[in-house]
Parts: sequence; structure tokens; C-alpha cells
Amino acid sequence: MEEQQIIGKGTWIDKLADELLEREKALGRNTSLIRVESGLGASGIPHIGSLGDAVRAYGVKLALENFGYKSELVAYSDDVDGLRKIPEGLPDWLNDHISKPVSFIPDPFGCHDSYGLHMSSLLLDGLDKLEIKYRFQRGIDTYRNGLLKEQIHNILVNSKKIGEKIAEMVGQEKYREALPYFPVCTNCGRLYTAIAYEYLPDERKIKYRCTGTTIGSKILQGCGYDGIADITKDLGKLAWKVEFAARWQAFDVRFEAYGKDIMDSVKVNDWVSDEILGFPHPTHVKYEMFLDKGGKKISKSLGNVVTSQTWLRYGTPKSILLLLYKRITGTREVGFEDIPALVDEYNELENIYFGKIKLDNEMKTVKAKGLYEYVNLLNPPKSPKPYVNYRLLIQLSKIFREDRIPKVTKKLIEYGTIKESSPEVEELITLAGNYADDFDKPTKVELQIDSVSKKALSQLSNLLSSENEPSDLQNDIYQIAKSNGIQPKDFFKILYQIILASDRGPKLGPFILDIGRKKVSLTISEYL
RNA sequence: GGGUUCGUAGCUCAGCCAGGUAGAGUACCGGACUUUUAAUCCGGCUGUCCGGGGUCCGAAUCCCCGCGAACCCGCCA
Repeated sequence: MEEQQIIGKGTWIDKLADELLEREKALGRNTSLIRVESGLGASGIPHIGSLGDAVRAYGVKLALENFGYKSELVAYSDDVDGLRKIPEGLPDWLNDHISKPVSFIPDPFGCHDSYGLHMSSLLLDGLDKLEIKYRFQRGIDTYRNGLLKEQIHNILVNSKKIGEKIAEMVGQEKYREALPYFPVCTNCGRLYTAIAYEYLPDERKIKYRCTGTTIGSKILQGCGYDGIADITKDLGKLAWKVEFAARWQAFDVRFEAYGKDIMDSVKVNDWVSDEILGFPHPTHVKYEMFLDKGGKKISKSLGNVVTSQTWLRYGTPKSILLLLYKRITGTREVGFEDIPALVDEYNELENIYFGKIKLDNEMKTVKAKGLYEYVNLLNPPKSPKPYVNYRLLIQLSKIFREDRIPKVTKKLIEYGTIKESSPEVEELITLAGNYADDFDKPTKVELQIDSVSKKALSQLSNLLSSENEPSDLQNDIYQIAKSNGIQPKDFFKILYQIILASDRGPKLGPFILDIGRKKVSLTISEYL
């Protein structure tokens, strides 16, 4: 095999950062600070895919720094966007606020200043828990402070040209007529209902009329107000088809990832950035949407949302980072059921990194180690952490629901899996325990038990609840079955059904003693 | 209509984006241990890598053409 030059840590992130640097050099741009951006939606509950945009941008920042450049991640919150649809589970009174900027809608959870701030805070909280560093930039401040005023002006004076181009590039006709700017109506506070029909370039003002619009299949009545908005300080926003470009130039953004759902918008924005604003557009990478396990798009307004907050109830922060950094291509169906594999996979990477596992292919070793470093945000630990297989912990957690941590730990020491307790293992037991509690609920099975079996169960229950611990429980169970003329096989099966909701299980005698024989006695008596 | 992604063991999928002996979990079979069951541990079995062409010393991987499935865009942000 030919010697291959390994770029950086050998991951797709390094390759992307390398391409970015090559492009910046070719453009002859200043690279003293390379800014990367991530746009955060603020209209709905942020799911794990929303985190992906920022986490991956942060990965690129890390790669750039690793190559010796200064870099910064800007997390831009789209909180001037109007609320279009009420997410599942949120109160109906939000209907009164449809099409208002999310920053002007009260927080239905009551803990933040606005709806928009609540949603972006959830996302930022996720980033914080992953230890992703960023500079937070709100859309509302951006427009209020006139940070985009030059770009807005340039776009509006070229709106005709842009409108034609949009129609040509993506077939959307509306901007042939409409200006790509949405003022917030001074009278009713709504966005989208106020249609901008004329730009006064000398005054930098927009004339609009609040005539109404349709969102989806819903018709929104305007209030009829005739108004004038100053683009340098009054509230309003650029349409998405041109807003990114304005931001890119204003904030000097050199990289932004995007999901394939906004592919067309990015295409248009690249053109606007290059041709209208004269700012060579940032390097991009496109990623696929995360789908739920049914293959449906994760929609913020549906109930199938996997958020970072719920994920972290079962999985480590590293498992999220691994999910997002291991690759970027391909449609991904994601759900909580992926957590055990990801947590275990992280440990495997750790073992490769520290040389405990050897791979035959050197390139693969390099890439695995590189991935491990990125998952640790290029600051890997000095030594491996104690670890126990997540699936084993789920099994043990199903058995021990009370005093779980000490009991599971004791079992692990008996198994020889670990030598002693540690905070890392206790944390894993907690996570796997939550997983077992929420997803492996003991389903109380409806059992048809004949009278003979009931009699035998009753005898066993009495034996278990007696004061003296049986010396050979395994044999006692067998004898009880036999003396009642029941096939031991069938009797064991019933017991497994009662205790584990399964046809099979571990050797019953010691197992019952592990769980606590009096507790099992009670459980059995529920079926008599 | 335009675009993107996917197709790999019976099942669920990883590996593909930087080509180098076909992988995991599960299921199944066997072993440790057992008077029945085997959670756990150990070992074993499992392939038209969707089909066809191309590049290459070498293709699951890269390119092209088909077939099948899903998603996005063609409202809006």
C-alpha cells in the first residue's frame, strides 16, 4: 500500500478543515481568526440533530486550532423567526401568538423571558453539558443593533436581480415581486402578515402593509396597518433565502454546516454572498437529517423528539459526541435504543487509544484514535477510565431495582468485572438503571396458572418467607415441583415468567437469594 | 418535476466519505456450571456486500447505468 499522508487526526473533520484552509488561502483571505457559525432554531424543542449542527461546527473549530489557527464558534439563535406551528404538548394559548417573533412570546414553561429564549437555552444547555464552547449571538440583538444594516440595504437595492435569480435557481417565484424582508408590524406585532412592497434606499426605510399571509394551509389575517420600518433599527428580518449571506459577511463567517432540508436556501445564499455582497461564501458541509426509528423526519412539533436532555438521562455526554462525530454522511435513524451501543463503542475507542486493543489496519487505528480525541474535544484523558459493559449493567439493573448501586457493584465485584467501586462505574449504573427502568419495564404478564401449580407456588412462597434461609434453594424448588407432580421444566418456566417476565433466566436458587427471598415470596403471592 | 440518502448474515445494522483477508449485536448450535432452565462467560455457524458495467495490481468502499426503498425541496422559516 502506498504511503498516505495523514491529515491532522485522520477524521472527516480534519479533511474538511484542510479543504477550508486551502480555499481560504486560494482566496487570499486573512486567516488570523477563522470564524465558524451554527444556526440554532428557536421555534421548537431542540432535538439531538439541532445539536449536531453546532457540535460539528465546533469540531471544525477544533481541527483548525489543531492546525495552528485561531478559531471561534458563533451560535446564532434565529429568535426573530415567527412562531408558525405550536409544538406538540404546548398550551393552546400560543395560538394567539402565531407569527409573532418567538422572542416576543411568553415562555410557556415560565422560566425564561420568552419562548425563543427558552428554546435556545435548552440547546445551549445541551452544548454546555457536552462542554462545547461558543459565543452566543441572538438574532433579536443583531437586528436591533443594526449589525446587518449594510447587507440589508445591499440586498434590498438588488432585490429585483435576486428575485429573478431565486426563481431561476430553485423555482420559487414569490421574490420576483415581494421584497426579501419581513417587517414586524408595529400595530399587531406580527411577522409575515406585513408585506414589504417598497424600499426607500435614501432613507433606508421599508414601506409595508399588514395584509395577511398563509402559513401552510392556515390563513393569517393581517391587521391592515400601513407602516414604514427603518431597517437599521426597527424590528424585522431578512428572508432565509438571503439572511445567511448577510450574516456571513457581517460576521465574517468562513464555515457553516447545513442540513439537506435547507439545501436550496444555502445555494441561493452562496450566490447572494458571492455576487451581491462580494463576500466569498463560507465553506459548507451538508448533513442528512436524523430520522426516528420509523424512518420519519424528527419534527419538533411531533412527539418523537430525542432531546439532549433526555438522552443524557441514559447515555454519557461522550455517547452524543460519538454519535455526531463518527460520521456525517448518510441518513441516520436515531433513537434511545442506540445508546447502549454508543456507550460501549466509546469504550472500545478508548481501549484502542490506550493500546489495549490492537487493530490490524494502521490507518483504521489512526482514525479510531483521532475519533476518540475529537469525542474528547481534543483533550483526551491521560489514562483509561474504569468501565463496565452497558448491556451487562442493564441486565443487572433489571434485577436490582432497590439499593441498585451497591447491589450491582457487589455483583460486578463477584463476577470479577471490576475490583472496586468508582464514581465512573456508579455513574454508568445510574444511566443504565434509568434505561432499564424506562425501556425494559417489567411487564406484568397475565399467566394462566393451574391449581396444581398454584399449590406448588404457595409452598415455595412459604418456604421463602420463613425465618431460616434455605441451604439448598435450587434443590428445594426442584423437590417442590416433583412432589406436586409437575415437570420441573414447566415449574421453572412459570417462576421465570413471574420474576423476570421471561421464559428463561439465570439459575434460580442463587438468583432468588440475590433479589431477596422475601421480596420474591411477595411477588409470587400476587399470582395466587 | 428537482435533489439527497440508503440497499451488507435469518433479523437489526456497522464498515464506505482517505480502496488492502467480510464485521458486530441478535437468533441458532456447543462448552463452563446445572437434577430443569442459563442471565453471565468462552467457542462455533451464517454472505450473489441489490443488479450490471468501468477505474485499479486490488472495489462492499471510487465512477457510470439500472432496480427497489426512504427522505428533502417545489409553502415558509
